[in-house]
Amino acid sequence: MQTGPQPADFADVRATNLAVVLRHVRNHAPCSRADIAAATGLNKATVSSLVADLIERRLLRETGLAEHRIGRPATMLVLDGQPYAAIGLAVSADQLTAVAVDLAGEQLLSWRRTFPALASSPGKAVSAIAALASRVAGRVSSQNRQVLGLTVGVPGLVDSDGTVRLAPNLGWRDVDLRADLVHALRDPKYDVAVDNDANLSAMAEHRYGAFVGTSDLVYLTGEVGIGAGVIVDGRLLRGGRGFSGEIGHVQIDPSGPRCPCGRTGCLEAMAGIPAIIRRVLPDAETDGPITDFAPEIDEVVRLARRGDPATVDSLAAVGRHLGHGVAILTNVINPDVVVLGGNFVPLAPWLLPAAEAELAARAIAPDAGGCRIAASTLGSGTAAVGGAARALATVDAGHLPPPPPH
Amino acid sequence: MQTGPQPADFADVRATNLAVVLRHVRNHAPCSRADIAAATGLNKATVSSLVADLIERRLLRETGLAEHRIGRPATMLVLDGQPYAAIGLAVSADQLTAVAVDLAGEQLLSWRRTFPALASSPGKAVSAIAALASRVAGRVSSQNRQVLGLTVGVPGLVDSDGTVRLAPNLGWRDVDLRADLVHALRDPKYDVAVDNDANLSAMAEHRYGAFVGTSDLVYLTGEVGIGAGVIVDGRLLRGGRGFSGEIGHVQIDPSGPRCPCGRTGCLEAMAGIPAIIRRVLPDAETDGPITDFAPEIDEVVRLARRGDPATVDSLAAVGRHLGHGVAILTNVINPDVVVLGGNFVPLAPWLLPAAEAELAARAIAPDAGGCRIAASTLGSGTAAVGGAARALATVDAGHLPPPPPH
DNA sequence: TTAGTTCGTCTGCCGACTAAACAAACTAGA
DNA sequence: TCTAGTTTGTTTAGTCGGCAGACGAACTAA
Repeated sequence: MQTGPQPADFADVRATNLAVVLRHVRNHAPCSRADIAAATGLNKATVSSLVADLIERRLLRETGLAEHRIGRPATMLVLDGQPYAAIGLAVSADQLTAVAVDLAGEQLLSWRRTFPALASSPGKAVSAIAALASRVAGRVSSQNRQVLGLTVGVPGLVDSDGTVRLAPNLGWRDVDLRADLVHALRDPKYDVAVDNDANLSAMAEHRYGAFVGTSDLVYLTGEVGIGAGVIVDGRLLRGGRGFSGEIGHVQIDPSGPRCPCGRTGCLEAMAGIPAIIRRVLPDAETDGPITDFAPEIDEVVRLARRGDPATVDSLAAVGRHLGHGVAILTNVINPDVVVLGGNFVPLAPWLLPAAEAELAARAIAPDAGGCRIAASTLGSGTAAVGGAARALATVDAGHLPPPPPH
Repeated sequence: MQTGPQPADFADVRATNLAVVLRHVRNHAPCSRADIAAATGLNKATVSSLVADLIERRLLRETGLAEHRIGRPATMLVLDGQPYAAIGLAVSADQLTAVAVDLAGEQLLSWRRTFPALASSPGKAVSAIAALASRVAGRVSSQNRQVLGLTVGVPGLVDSDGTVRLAPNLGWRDVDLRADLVHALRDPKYDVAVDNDANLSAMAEHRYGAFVGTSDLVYLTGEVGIGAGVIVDGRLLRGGRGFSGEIGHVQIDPSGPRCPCGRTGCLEAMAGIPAIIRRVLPDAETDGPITDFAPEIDEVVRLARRGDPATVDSLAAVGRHLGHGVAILTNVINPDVVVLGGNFVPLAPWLLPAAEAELAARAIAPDAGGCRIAASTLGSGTAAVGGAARALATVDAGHLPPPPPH
């Protein structure tokens, strides 16, 4: 059955235009009503009405300052970050990260707690996640902010219902995380969602990263595995069942090493963080349930900085494999930029040249289809920030919080 | 810059709802105004107004027949195919195919003419294409039909301006086909577009194929090369510059044969039609500018039907390579179905089992992410039909032809 | 014939955008 | 200081299009 756009009515027009104004203020703050009218093509009167509505909903506020050019001074508008916040929470093999972000993009808090996923059952994990989410929600509420939504990022396959079908690095299979969380949080008023961590990181990059607004963007996670979050035409690519972006287990080399997934030569097995560490630091322990690679990555960076030839060569080789993976994405999806995240970021200076060369050689489109490779600039917690961004994006898309009952 | 939805006004509401009604009639013809109101949620009065508008524009008509259940009989509505038609034209290495399709999906004509692309300059090609398009448009006009649009499908990289950046099998590079055609056709009133043939075939499959309306669908061409047309969430995936779907030159096996593109082990070199023929019929001539493989494919089918072991094995091997390619698509995009087209269709009975097994083994998502592989049922000329579908899809999306001037 | 049902239109209403006029608030220059 | 010019944002009147409900039309069933 074809699922075209649903019938529209006035409420849709209003919601669309409210969202247009809201986005314009986000992108051009501070700006005046007249600016908005000129830029969007909406009538001045309409803009006034929309702005009044948004101020009543406490999404915008007047700065009080005015711009004094010739003519009547303009009263400037900015996003009002105060009354709302969205919560993002990322699950990894060794820790939980929670952030709260306000509407203006201000990060209100960032909490971490260790969480040995493999050592605890999914049930306990749900409790831990719910407890952390609940504490964050409490803190946010105590600041008189309304929680707009909670999104949990998980490194694994998440279907469209919010069930984690498979998360090898957490030891999970068929965990209905969304429903369990809703239950544990006792049917919170805010919206709860679960998504793949790469998808959320891509949203964070799309909303807050160095390539804000690039409409075709891929984020590659560099944690235990390699996952891709794909944004196409400004929207997240999910595929039929929500299992898109699993580039980590695409075969790069049939004669490559065995991957824990059972296949051989997966991108993850060739260019994943454990593979890098094994290659550069043969003595390091990487087979067990080790999940925090920071010390080893620091050591690799140290060696590379010192110019250690074996290390530099190894990183170049890994960069070539990554470039191979990016070339597959480029040939199939043709993104404008592929952002390397996680532990790839500190290694980027040594990975990128080789990756770019490999991409150029393997991409069929001229000029690599215009695709660049870059390291993320968002720092750690990208997936959690992306979780918050997901809820905020629904506001941008027109799902505004209701106006106060007056 | 973020390019969210544009400001909406009444015209958009009207256009959206007109399109909703039009699509409903397409999918549920014949149906009554009351059916439409019940199914779409639109008010009965609104539906009456919309239907009147569509009848005036001659997009719908009343059948005259009525359905006699209890109560007042319903006057049934159907699409009015008569007044409009869209033209699709596909360029391949050896011929031009042109079709005209009316709004109801009726194929009005299908013309072929030989066209030795490699033996003629792009300029001559433009003339030949324009001449054919012009003749088709003339025929359509002589039936008192208005031409809604012309779309030309080209086996190669086409950017968003309609410039063919690279089409190796035609010997083209940087041919501004759209502009040249508009010029050669002397600024026709209808809309002219150029697109990749795989993209157009995917649109045809999405609109007329066995998986109508499947919102995540990939079409794989089986001509000289292998290209993918990708539909995600009901929309064509184009990527940043329009160069998506080039799965043919993704490397499947580093130790594979050399590909004319200069790389080695490309999917195209392993599982393309010339590779199949070379493998099964070592004596056949496939290196020259041979472009019509029908006789050889017939021979391969004959051998396979007879159960010739070498042939069956070869086809299974090719099927595995195709399954490998489909697995890449599945892991990255997660489509619901991958449709094999072109010369793959007659070979499908021998290709599919191996391809499906390989897909199941390589896909990371459980149950291969729900992805099936199937042979196209649309027959030859799929790309041309898709070209017509593109113009018709713009009508479905709300770009209706203007009402008669009264 | 009557009751009941369904279809499609008609009427009145309301919400949302537009255009144009206008008041407010400022700068620039005489 | 005063006036002309400019820009902002609100007000007013108008149009458009969807909605709810009433209503006549056309039919079946008993």
